[in-house]
Formats: sequence, structure tokens, C-alpha cells
Amino acid sequence: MGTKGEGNRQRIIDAADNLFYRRGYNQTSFQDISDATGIPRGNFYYYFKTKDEILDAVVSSRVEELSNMLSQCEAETNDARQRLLMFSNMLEDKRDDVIQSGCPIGSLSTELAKDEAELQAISRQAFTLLRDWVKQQFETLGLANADDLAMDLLARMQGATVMACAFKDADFIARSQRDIKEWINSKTMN
Amino acid sequence: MGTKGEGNRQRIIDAADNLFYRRGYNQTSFQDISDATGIPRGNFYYYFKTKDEILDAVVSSRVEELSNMLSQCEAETNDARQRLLMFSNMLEDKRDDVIQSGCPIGSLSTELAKDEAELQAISRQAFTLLRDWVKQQFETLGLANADDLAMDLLARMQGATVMACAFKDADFIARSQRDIKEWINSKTMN
DNA sequence: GTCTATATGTAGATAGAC
DNA sequence: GTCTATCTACATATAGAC
Repeated sequence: MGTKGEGNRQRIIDAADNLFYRRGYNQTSFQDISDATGIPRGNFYYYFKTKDEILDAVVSSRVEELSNMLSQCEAETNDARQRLLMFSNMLEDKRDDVIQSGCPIGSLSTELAKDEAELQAISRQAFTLLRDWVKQQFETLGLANADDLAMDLLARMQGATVMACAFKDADFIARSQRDIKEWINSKTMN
Repeated sequence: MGTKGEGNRQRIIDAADNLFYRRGYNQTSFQDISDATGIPRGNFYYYFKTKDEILDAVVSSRVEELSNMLSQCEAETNDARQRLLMFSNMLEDKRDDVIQSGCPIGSLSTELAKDEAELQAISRQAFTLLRDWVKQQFETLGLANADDLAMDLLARMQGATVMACAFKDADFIARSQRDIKEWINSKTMN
């Protein structure tokens, strides 16, 4: 812990995280990561046996980061409805990135769905974390079909992302987020 | 027209179309297309100067195929609401493919959004065709915000696709399609 | 732990015989 | 129009000196 090696390992993960998002997993080479970090290509194999293991570490890092974000969200309010509304803010918060590169989780999952089933299963961990958290918020509000609602919310955000990215349309992000908030309210207010 | 050459050209396009969908554009090599068609790699350059040109031909082919599908849809009913409901059937009709590989149009667009802006613009043609057609159906029904509704419909279908593909969930496709039809009815019936 | 050199495979693209 | 041989670049991965 705290050694030089662990620092390098984390730098590789952080650079790969960003590159996998901006260029895609398959389009990111070790050379790209080397250029971004200054760490020579051959050195990577001291920390990771294969590129797959870098993906695994990147997904774990994203899961941890998302966990922290969700914990912060929980710390800010005890009202599950407010938490869901805050969660949906992610769309506009990340608007520019979303328009340029899509959703980091959704685009990775779809990329790896194509003839790389084992890798897609790794990427699914991030989706599962969000799905379970959203489900729990709906459950707290006493809704029976909480998992269905969680899938619906994530699907709406993914759909808005894919279309906004395809047409480079920031306004559509804004409008979709308003609609999603209305939908959350319609499901959680009585 | 009708020469051996044109036949080969079309066979290359058809094989590339399928491979771009199943494996992704960047993950499809000339060797893959050669294996699928039996046409030698080097021969491709007689028909296409670059891989980009194959993509362009594939997208044109998809646009034409979709145009035919929409024309058939128009031929079957004059009721724009029925047309939209038929259009939404695509999700379940292509259920197995969608779960395995996502949406051919959406996944291609998102893949090419990543550092390949010119290629993404090519892929956008297919989205634009669908968007305009759906918009026209809503307009026929006298709805003022027809383009917004078109984007919303496509976004819902894309969102259902991304999530169903991520979780390999056929039931979610079915449920989403029901919800989408309810939404279409709610917007178009008075 | 760090880095260079290199092995091995395959990518897109080209040249030129037939 | 068709096909083989080949070019150049770059991919992941390894070996081994320091």
C-alpha cells in the first residue's frame, strides 16, 4: 500500500478508464495508455496479465466510484424520491461527455455484447449496482414492482443518451431529463 | 447491371452488414468478410477504395431496406396510429438479435461516436430516416410537437434495447413494447 | 519494480500477374 | 474482373537486462 507500484497501477486504471470511454475498449491500445501515463507498454504486464484484467480493474474502479456517488446521494437526503431525482440529474451533469461519447456503462456493455460475452458480463457489474440501488429507492417508497421501475428508469436514461449522442443534441438531454423527473414524480407521489 | 461484379459487390455489402452488426465495425476485418463470402481480401479494393466506403455502402443498404419496410407499413394501413404501433413491433420481432447484439443502428452510432465523427455522421442517415418517418406519422395525427414525439419514441426503443441487451432479458423487451404501445395510444387517442 | 528489445500475429492497403 | 503476394503499421504479449 502506498508503494510506487500501486500508484502506477492506479494511474494505468484511471487512464484506461478514460480511454475505454472516449475510444471504446477494443479501440484502446496499450500504446494509448502508455502515451497517456508515460508508463512504458511492457510495464503493464507487471500489473495485469492481459487486457481483460485491465477491463476488470476499470469496471471495479467505476463500481467503486459509483458507490461513492450513491452514498453521497444517500447522505444528502433520506427521501427516496429526492434521491431518485438527484440520480436522474446525472444526465445533464455529464451532458457534454454524453453527447460526445455516450454513456460509459451503456456503450461499454453494448460494445462487449458483440462476440465478447465474458467481457460484457464484467461490464454488467456497473449496471447491476445502479439497478439494485434504484430498485431499493422504489422499494423504500413501498412500490411493489420496484425492479421493473428501476429497469424503466435506467432504460429511459440510456435511450435519451443514445439519441442525444447520435444527433449531438444537448436540448434533447435537457428535455428528456425533465420528462424523467416528471415520470419519477408520477410514480412516487400519491 | 447484373454483371458478376455487381453480384460480388452486393455479397460484400450483405456480409459486411451482418458482421458490422454482430461484431461491430472496428472488430470486423476484411478477412472476416472474405471468410463469409469466399471472395479474396485483395478483391475488395476493386469495389471499395477503403473500409469507410464499405461502411457507407452498408448504411445505404440499411436505409433502403428500412425504406422498404416503412413503405410496406404504409401500404398496410392509412391510420398513422396503427403505423406507429406496427413500427414499435420491431422490438419484439427482432428480440433475439436485439438481446445478443443490440440495435444495429444505435450500436453502430454509439461505436462510431468514439473518435470517428465522420463515420458516425454516415451511420446517422439510418436514424434520420426513422426519425422523419415517425415524425410524419405524428404530424398526420395533427400533433404539433411531432419531432419531439419521434425522438421520444426512438429513445424509448433504444433504451429498452440497451438494457435488454445488457441483462439478456427477453421479458423486458416484451414489457417495454407493451409500455411503448400504451404511450403511443396515450399520445394519439383523444 | 522498471524498462528495452523483441516475438508473433493480423490489420488495412497496394502492386501486379493473369 | 479476379486473385496472390506483399508492404507497412500496429496489436497483444514475452524475455530478460538492470
